[in-house]
This record gives sequence, C-alpha cells and structure tokens, in this order.
Amino acid sequence: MRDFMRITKALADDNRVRVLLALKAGELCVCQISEMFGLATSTISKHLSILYDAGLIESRKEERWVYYRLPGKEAAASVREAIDWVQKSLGGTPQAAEDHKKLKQILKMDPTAICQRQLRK
Amino acid sequence: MRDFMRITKALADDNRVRVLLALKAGELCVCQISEMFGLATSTISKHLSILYDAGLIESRKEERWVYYRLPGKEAAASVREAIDWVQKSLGGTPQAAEDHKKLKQILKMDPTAICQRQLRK
DNA sequence: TTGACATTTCGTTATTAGACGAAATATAGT
DNA sequence: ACTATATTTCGTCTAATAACGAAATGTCAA
Repeated sequence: MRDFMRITKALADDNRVRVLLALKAGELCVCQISEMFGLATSTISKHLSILYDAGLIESRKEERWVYYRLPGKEAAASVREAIDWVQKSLGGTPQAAEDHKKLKQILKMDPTAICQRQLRK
Repeated sequence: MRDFMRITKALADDNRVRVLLALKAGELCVCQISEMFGLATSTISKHLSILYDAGLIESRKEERWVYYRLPGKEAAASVREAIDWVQKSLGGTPQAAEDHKKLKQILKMDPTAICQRQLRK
C-alpha cells in the first residue's frame, strides 16, 4: 500500500506528470527540465526525487550532470502500468504536444549553455 | 490534462483508494463507509465528492440513502484503467484484506442501525 | 406541514506540498 | 588543492488539503 501510494502521490502534480511525458523522448538532466518548465533547479530536483522514490524514474551520473530517464523492464508492475497509463491518457493532449515542441528546442542546444543560462536568472 | 489530474489527485489519498477497493464488493452508502473507516460522515462525503468529480464513482439515491458504486462500461478509458490499476496493484494486500473483513461485518448489519450508531458518537 | 434523519455544505484548524534562494555537496578540469 | 559548476539539501513562505462539528439541504413518513 505504501509503495502504491508513493506512486499515486507522485502522479498528483502537473509538473511531475509532464516530466514523465517528456522523458518518453529520452533522458534529460535537471537543468534541461528546469529550463523547459521555467522553475528553479531546486524545485525540479525535489520533484525528481519524489518521482525517483516512487520508482517512476531512474538516474545516471555523467560528468557534471545527472540524467534522469524512465525505468526499464525491471521496474515493478505497478510502476510500468502507471507510466503506460499516463502516456496513453495524455500522450495526445495539447499540453504534451506543446511540451514536446519546447523540448525539441532545448535538445538542440548545448547542455552547458542551458545550465549557465539558468544560473544567470 | 485537467481531467486526468483530477483522477491522479483523487487517487493520492489512502482513504479514497481504500474506498475504491471496498466498492469492488458492491455499492455502499456514506454511513457504511463512515463506519468502516471511523471517520466523520462529512469527511467521507467530501472524499466521495472528489472521487465523483474525477469520474471514479457513480451515485444513486434510494430512500434516505445515497449509494455509491464503481462506474460501468460507459466510463472514460482513463477512469477504467485507473480503477483496474488500483485493483490489480492493491487487491491482494493486507490492507485490502483487512478492509474487506470489516466490510463483511458491516454489510451484515442493518444500514439504519449503522447510521444511527454514527450519530451517537 | 412537521419531524426524523442521511447527506452535503460551510467555517475552522492543523498538516502537507510546492515554490524559492541560499548554502552544502559532489565532480571535472586546471 | 583550487575553481567552476551541476545538483541536492535546508530554511522559509504561501497555498492546498484533510479533518471535524455545526448548520443547511433534501427526502420520506406521519
């Protein structure tokens, strides 16, 4: 029950759900997500930790960045079903399309440039 | 997106999820659920309204009582998938078993007796 | 219509969540 | 070791949520 509720509580926030949709396209680092949503990196980091604790995302360190991604086949059934449910329900919505568009822009840029931009705000 | 988030927010509370599990066994009125959880009827009523607004339950008036039940086939896909996901993930947990046991006791009683008991607290 | 009573709504209070910036942590390159 | 910088943690503020009891609503029976 506790594990399941961690998932439902993690999904009960717009921004966290949008992160899951964005990660469909591939892994992202904190500053990229921060840039995409226009929120402080500390805020995004907190959201990611909640998704992580629920098992809804995994992470990987490379150089200076921490990349987050959707979990693989080894994820718990509840988790896989939750992610499928989100994708299926929201994959075709205007919000997802808009986010995807913005994401494409961000992926074109150099990660370093984005992160430095963040700090200057 | 808004509709979907209404569902995820509705699922982000232990008591509301337990209500969905309980309704698997059939429809229940507010006072029965109130008795089952040991919470005030006003609190349960509020929880039910949140589930209702999300489309996760339906209601039916009969005499003095309002019975709540899981939605039928006509429910939106997101809703059906959410309910299936909850049942599949939690149907076999200790919490569900305990609730089911308590529920059986309550269903044995006369609804009138239960509701009057509520008021005396 | 009045009374009984199940449910809902309202007002209040306490806890939880989400946001930020600042400070701490960790890692890579010099 | 030192600096730069990406991320996390911490402290704080504000907003949202869950709980209750009291009052309002609606329905049935007398």
